[in-house]
Amino acid sequence: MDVWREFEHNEITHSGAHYLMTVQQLIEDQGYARVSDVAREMHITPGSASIMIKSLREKGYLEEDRNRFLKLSEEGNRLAQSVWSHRQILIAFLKGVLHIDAEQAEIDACKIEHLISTTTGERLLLFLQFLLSDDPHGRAFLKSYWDANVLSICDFETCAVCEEVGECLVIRSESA
Amino acid sequence: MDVWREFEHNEITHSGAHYLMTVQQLIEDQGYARVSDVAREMHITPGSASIMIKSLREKGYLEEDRNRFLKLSEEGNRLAQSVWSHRQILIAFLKGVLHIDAEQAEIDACKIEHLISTTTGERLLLFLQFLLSDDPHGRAFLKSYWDANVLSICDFETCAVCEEVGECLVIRSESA
DNA sequence: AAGCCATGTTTGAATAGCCAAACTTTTCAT
DNA sequence: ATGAAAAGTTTGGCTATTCAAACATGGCTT
Repeated sequence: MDVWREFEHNEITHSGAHYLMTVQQLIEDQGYARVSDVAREMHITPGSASIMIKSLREKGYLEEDRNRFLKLSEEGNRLAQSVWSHRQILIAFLKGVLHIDAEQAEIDACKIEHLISTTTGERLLLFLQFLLSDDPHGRAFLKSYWDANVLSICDFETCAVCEEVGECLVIRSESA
Repeated sequence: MDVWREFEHNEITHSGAHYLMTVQQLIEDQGYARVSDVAREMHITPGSASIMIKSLREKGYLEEDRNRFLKLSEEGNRLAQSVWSHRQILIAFLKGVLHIDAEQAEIDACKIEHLISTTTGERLLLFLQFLLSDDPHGRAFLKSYWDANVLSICDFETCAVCEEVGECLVIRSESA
């Protein structure tokens, strides 16, 4: 099996994942999502949105009611949730642990959020959780790591990792 | 700026990176690389290889001598080196720290090796290095993390992280 | 009712990469 | 030096995803 060819064999494409997440976000923000709303939000033409949304409907990720309002199917929801949660975990790790700047962390996370396996997502979450757990080794390690690398000094009450990992946890338990 | 669109704006494509790495590896293994060697090695048709290699030549990543033997340009070498080193670092982290199984770690790493930024690659390396440095916090943390998550017990003399991070270091200093 | 705007779809073109198959060129052995 | 095998290129087709532009609908506004 050629590992390098696995690149294309994903449950969803990068662009597909963003369509789903946009629908989810629009419904959350304004209560509904139509083709044109998605197009506007994503800055693509209505034509492109029309075609991609049709294909996502055919694949069973999206549904449309009599009035052409879109919503995620169960599968679609699961997928969008998973990709979104991968993104949050990755951003938390990149920003909070490696101290990558916010913009770059978001770009990196966005590029790979749909590509990492479920297991990797879960393990990374576990890892971050442990880093902030009551076990003192995590924080002691982080502090000495940051000190050694002169990246920054972290005040553990307000540090970015803590907040963002916390957010992931909320989402995870909500969707469970 | 739409972050999600950044997905396509990379220094090299996934497939392009693998062509370059294959040329590098073939030269290392058998001393030379021709179009048909690359095609055979990557399990693609000679036609596809011919077209992609022409395009990589036009972009300045590959050169061909009078006898059609391929070699990497300076730019090509830098790129291949960078992607390859990202892969090693990612595999080390996924396998060695998160304890993702070897096969999945390689698939995940291969999918994202060309997508993460240089900074992220460097920081991840620093992070792994510190984890194994003389500073006792790193190993103490890893040990308690693995214990807590019942993933495995690590004998620090032979652990995978140590070996693979070590490997990254060798490569880095060689290419410097 | 006439018309216009919002919404949605379709069509034709572009890029990237792959394949199969046809074709050309090089190399090498007899 | 002839003819076959190996190497390389070209062509046409496919998928995915985008754009622009043409086209179709549906409903409000006057």
